[in-house]
Formats: sequence, structure tokens, C-alpha cells
Amino acid sequence: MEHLPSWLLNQNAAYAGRLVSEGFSAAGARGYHYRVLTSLDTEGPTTQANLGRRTGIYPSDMVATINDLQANGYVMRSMDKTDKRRYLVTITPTGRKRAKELTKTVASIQDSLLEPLDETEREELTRLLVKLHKHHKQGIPPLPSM
Amino acid sequence: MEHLPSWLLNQNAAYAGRLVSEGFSAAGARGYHYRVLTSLDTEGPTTQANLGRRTGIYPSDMVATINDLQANGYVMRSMDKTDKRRYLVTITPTGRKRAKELTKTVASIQDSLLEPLDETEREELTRLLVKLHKHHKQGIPPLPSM
DNA sequence: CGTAAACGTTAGGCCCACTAACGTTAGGGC
DNA sequence: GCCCTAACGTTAGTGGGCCTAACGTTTACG
Repeated sequence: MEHLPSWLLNQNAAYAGRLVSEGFSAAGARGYHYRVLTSLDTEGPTTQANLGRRTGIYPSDMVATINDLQANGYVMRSMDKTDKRRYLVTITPTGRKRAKELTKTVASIQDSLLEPLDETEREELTRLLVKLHKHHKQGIPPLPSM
Repeated sequence: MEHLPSWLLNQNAAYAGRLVSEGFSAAGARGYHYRVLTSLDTEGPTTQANLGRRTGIYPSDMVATINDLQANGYVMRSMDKTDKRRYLVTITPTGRKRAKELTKTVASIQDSLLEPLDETEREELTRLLVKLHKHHKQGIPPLPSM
């Protein structure tokens, strides 16, 4: 079991998750918040559905996430005049500030996560994980109803 | 975000998890069952607490896991004469058979998981993940109350 | 123009990780 | 020998992330 890639992936992801969620929960945030904020910050405002496609978050979970972010003033919902089904989600200045905070938190976590690896190994690991992820992205269900 | 190791780890683990749990749930099992059964099969019978240490499963979850496995006849609880606090958990012949089944399931999943990588890359990925895991194992809380 | 699709939303389920508390039993210090 | 602490198994419950089902409304398409 100790050398099963799926198991290793899981154990390491669990560890990374612990680190990340420690950092996040100390800041009163969760993974979904971070994902949505950075997406809005770097890729611009869009609808909830589209946001879901960008971040891999289900529409049902997106609602709660946006609610949270909106309640904290990090994000604004405005209706799309041309399509009454949609909301347009926009990040606020406060939201941008928070996005940067969380990004910094996450970055410092990468360091402690990758601590045992030297620079070459870090790059190689990242490369392999990217390759794996790119390949499997296609096989992932296209987030139904979005 | 797309190149954050922690994020990549998570996404790939999620994908691996989907594959694994598909395979498992088709067989009516869960990850915890597999972990416990293979541990018993390869490392021999032991107490619940020790089993938890071997597999990284919390004692509270271990109870339910052993209950399930026992209900299906894969495992036996017998009391430790020398220490009335402990149960000794032993795998049954049926359990061994099931362990082998699940192992086969998992093995075939590794293949589809690692499909995009060539042999060298697979070994390198495994090596890096092992290194990461070995290093961080120490920092992981020693499974409280065990 | 009518049917199918997309949108946001509510409700719920599953698995895994993790915490808290409890009664019981064993072990170590003095 | 006794007390305090620690370990054991157990029950209960939390929370995050992933995922499905259903619904009313609105838009797009054939």
C-alpha cells in the first residue's frame, strides 16, 4: 500500500489539505472561497455557472460560497440585464485584498509542503502532477447543469 | 492555482479517489475497508488501536470499519487475555480472498491513473511522493488516544 | 411556437478526517 | 499497595469537499 500511487496521492493530499485548511480556517476561510476569489481576481468577473466551470465547484456549492463571500463584502452579485437567469459576480476591492492575503497564505504553505524536496525535485513533481491532471481533465464530468 | 503543488495534489487525489471509490463501491467496499484488510493480510493480526496506527485511521472510525468487516465475515474480534482493554483483530480466509479482490481492483486503477506517464515517470512520481510522505509522517499527529 | 437546455437555488447524501467525552483496564512512581 | 496517568474501545458529532436530484424561471433552438 505504501507504494501505491493512488494511496500516496491521497496521503500527501490529506497532509497538504491539513496545512491549507489550518491556514485558511485561521483566516476564517475555506478552499472554495480561495478558489473563487482568485478566479475572479485573475480571470475577471463572470456568472456563477461560469465560475463553477473555472474552479470545478458544483453550482449547488457555488451558491453557498458566493453567499459567504458576499456577506463578507468580498464579492458582489449584480443581475445580467440581457439574461435574467444569470447573476454577474464581481470582486470588490476588499475581495482583492483578501485574495492576495489568501494567496500569500497558500504560497507559504507550499514551502513547508515541499520542504523535503530540492528545487529540481519540486519542478519535476509539479511537472508530473500537471501532466497527470491535464490528461485526466477531459475524463472529468463537465459539471452537470452548468 | 493550476501550478500550486497543493492544488495539483488535491485535484489528482480527487481524481484517483473517484476511480478508486467507483471500483470499491461497485464491490460494496470503502477505502477504510481496503486499508484495514490489506494491513491485516500483509502485516498480521493486531489490536484495533495498532491497526489504526498502521493505516492512519482514527480509533473512532476504526470501530465502524471493523464492525462492517466483521459483519461480512472478513475479520474476527477476539479478546486479548493478557489485556482486557484490547481486542485482537484477525483476518479470516474469506477476508483474505476479499483483500486480494480489492487489491486487484486497486492495481488496475493505478494503471488508468498513471496512463499518461511512461515507466520512468511513474517511478519518479512514486519516488517523490514517497519522499514527501516519509518526511511528513513525523509531523502528523500521532492519532490521539491510540 | 414549443420543447429542450441553461441558470440559480434548495435539499440531501457520501466519504474521509478529526474532536470530545466516557467507562474500563493497565502501568509507573512513590 | 495506591493513585494518577495513560491507553483501549466506543459513541456521538462536526465539517469540508464532492456529488445527485429536483424545481421554477428564463432563454435558445429546431
